[in-house]
Amino acid sequence: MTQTPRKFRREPAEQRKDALIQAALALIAEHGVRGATVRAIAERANVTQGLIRHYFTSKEDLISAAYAFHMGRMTDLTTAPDVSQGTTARARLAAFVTAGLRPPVVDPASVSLWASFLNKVREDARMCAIHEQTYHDFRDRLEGLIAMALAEADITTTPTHLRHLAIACNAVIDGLWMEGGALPDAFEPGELPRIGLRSISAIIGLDLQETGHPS
Amino acid sequence: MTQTPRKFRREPAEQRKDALIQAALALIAEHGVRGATVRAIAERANVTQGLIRHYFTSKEDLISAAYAFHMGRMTDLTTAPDVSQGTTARARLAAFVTAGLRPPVVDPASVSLWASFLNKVREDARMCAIHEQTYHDFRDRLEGLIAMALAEADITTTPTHLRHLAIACNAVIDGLWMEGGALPDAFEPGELPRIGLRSISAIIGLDLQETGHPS
DNA sequence: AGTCTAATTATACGCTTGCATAATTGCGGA
DNA sequence: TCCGCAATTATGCAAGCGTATAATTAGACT
Repeated sequence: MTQTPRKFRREPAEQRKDALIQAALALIAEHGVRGATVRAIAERANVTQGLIRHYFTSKEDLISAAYAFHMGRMTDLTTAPDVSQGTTARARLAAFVTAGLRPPVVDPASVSLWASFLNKVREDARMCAIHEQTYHDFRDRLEGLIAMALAEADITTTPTHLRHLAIACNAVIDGLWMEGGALPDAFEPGELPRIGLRSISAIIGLDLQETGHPS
Repeated sequence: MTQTPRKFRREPAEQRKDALIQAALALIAEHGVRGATVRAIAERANVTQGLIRHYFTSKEDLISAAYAFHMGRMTDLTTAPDVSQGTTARARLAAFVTAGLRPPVVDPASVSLWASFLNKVREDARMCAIHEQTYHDFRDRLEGLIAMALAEADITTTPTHLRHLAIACNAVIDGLWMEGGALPDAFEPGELPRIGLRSISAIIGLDLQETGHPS
């Protein structure tokens, strides 16, 4: 047995950065920000801790990057069906709601990540900016979909009322997302999207449900 | 100048414990769990750090006590109007919703506290028990109020449908509570309860709004 | 093959953390 | 008044933290 003359391979920068980000996200999701120490992240990514400072100017920098990555992924996951499944606005709104209320968006790790980051958001300016942008993107997109769906059905509203509808629908999605992630065993598969679609249908006064499977 | 022969007063145990809990909650709300160090808590409560271990067997013990205290306070704040304002079930449901969507329940510190604790809940068995109990208490109470309000209006439902209504209404309250706490400047006073009442009215098919002020 | 350089590891430092233990001191009862 | 004891402070310690810097080494180029 020799001692440990650790072998290693050189990897492209983006790949290493990504591996470090993934490791950080996994640890934060599992044990909160407290569990994501430099040493733990490095071990999880199969590197030594010095490498983190080689790719990121500080640990906070890595955390910010991880936050941006996670938020971007969440947005992509819920908005992707929107464009692909684009027939009527009503169908796209339904797809948007459904995508946000089922795995992989609804997931204990996602909720845990969100909660872990919430505190940091209030202290770090960069993270605050990421937060606000992601949040308003999401809600604006939702408001746009609602507006188009209502227009499609010849229902007229005022801008204020439309804003309130978007806030309410956003709250339904957020609340169900949270409950589903925090108590994963409390709901059957497909139950959350069904409840969400029915509730949002009631709120905006436009049925989103007859898109296939019975309620 | 003498050095610092620190003077102190002896206080009843419950008072000291409470002061430590309040200090811990304030620090967690401001800077997350990471900011609530033994030394910071002690300083905030105007004692020295050793006293914490005199009243609590460990720091985790103090954090658990703080969590229990906070959750109990939140539940009290939302359920108090329920019993006091008890005329019709419909009015009590409206009061319940309104109380949960305005200060002091809607508050940045509350949301921050909730998020900070969420991670710990998954690791600590005691905190997990507190969490589940509080959550189900809240939702069961909501479900009961909805059931009574619907019965009062001679609307019949199935148990499954009733459960879904409770989940959806709970989601609306949770989601609005979160948004209001995370972006306190994004809503005018009274806007959140109004949106909540209107949305929940639509979901359960029973108007809760004509309780006074115009919409 | 040899060399050069950036990727990676290795080591160490200063600081903070939670916890333990010893030293004080306020305060009620005799 | 003083004595006893619990409440409170004071001090110290080992472990873990983020960061800085020096020492290696993989891998492309000639």
